[in-house]
Amino acid sequence: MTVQQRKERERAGRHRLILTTARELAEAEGWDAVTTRRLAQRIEYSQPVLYSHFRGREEIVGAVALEGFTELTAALTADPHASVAGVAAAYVGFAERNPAVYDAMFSLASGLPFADEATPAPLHDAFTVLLDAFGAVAGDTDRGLFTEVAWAALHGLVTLTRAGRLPPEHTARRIEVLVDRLVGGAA
Amino acid sequence: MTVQQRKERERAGRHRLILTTARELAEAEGWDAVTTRRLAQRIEYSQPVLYSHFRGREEIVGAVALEGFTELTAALTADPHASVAGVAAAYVGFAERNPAVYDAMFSLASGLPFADEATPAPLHDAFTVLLDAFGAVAGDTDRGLFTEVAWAALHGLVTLTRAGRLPPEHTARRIEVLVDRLVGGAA
DNA sequence: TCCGTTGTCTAGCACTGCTAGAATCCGACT
DNA sequence: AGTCGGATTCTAGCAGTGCTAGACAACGGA
Repeated sequence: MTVQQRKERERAGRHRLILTTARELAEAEGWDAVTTRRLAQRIEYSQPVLYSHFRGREEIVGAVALEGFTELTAALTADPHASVAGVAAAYVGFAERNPAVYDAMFSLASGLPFADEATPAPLHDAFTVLLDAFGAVAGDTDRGLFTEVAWAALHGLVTLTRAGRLPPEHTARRIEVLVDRLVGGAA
Repeated sequence: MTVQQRKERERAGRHRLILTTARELAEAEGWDAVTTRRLAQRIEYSQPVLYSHFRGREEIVGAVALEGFTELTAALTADPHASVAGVAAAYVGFAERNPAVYDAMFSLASGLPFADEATPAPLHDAFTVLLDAFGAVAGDTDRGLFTEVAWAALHGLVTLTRAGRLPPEHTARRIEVLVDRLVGGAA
């Protein structure tokens, strides 16, 4: 029994190693640099080992993304009585601190189902946190719909800034403007 | 002279052919399907011909994107006295009708410089149209900054919807909510 | 008619994700 | 203790990618 247990433990360790290595590599050099060969080399195994843990590259991205959702939820919940402005700033801050993970979560093909009955819990949890924060100022607008809009607005700021479409200097002011409008428009 | 002129004409025609073919292929099967080999095959030339017109694949994407900005400007200017809601709807409509071109413009690496002195005119023009529309309701907020926020919000809606992160059914209602808040918040 | 330039193509490089099948290792049983 | 069997890992390879060097052909000008 103990033998099998040890093997499973080792296997789980390697699973983690793959994910943390993929994430490090992605944050350091971008997801394009996360090739199966380089990843295999870094964990000091051959390529096929990756495929005994994940169906393929996309599933690795998806696994990193999933971790990201859990961390995002934690980041947004850090201050339990945060204002809308606080949550918005926390959201953008998370994206800035973990750009590659953010890409995995929202921009890259990760194979994760979203608005779907099969949506994994971490995704659902993250949205729930946003719902709690933004739903409070939805006024007579549908809370879910309003949260989606607020989320999309934040996401747009993040992606356009990251893609070099918006100069990063005034990010804080943009968040301010956005939050002002979102909150101020409550009936 | 006429010989050289004819050659230049033919060359320009092929240039256009490459771009329209790339665009068609991208809209039909996504940019991943636009490989240099397939593109070359479709225009009935060999691969290296592409490189006599463009530095590489990325420059082709950039050229399609540039066309997209011109068309986007046209789409947003179609109704010269459009309301903010009208412009917002036109923006999202353009993205929905031309998803691949929209990707080239905002999501993919296109090599186009944005907030930069070297920003091509079509990009600048497109932003100016948005500035005219959204700047009018900026209130005491900086017009440029406010327009950036509004644009980012629309962009977020578009990308999250296209990536399957938001169910597409209520897009119109989301635009409505967004515009309400943006306009309603004016001091 | 021949030459030279111009333009195009064939063939190839180094890389990608992914996989079949060989090789190896190691626990278990006689 | 020695051998077997099954799980595990690796080597080697496929088909595809973007891109390019160098061979080749086509064609206008002398």
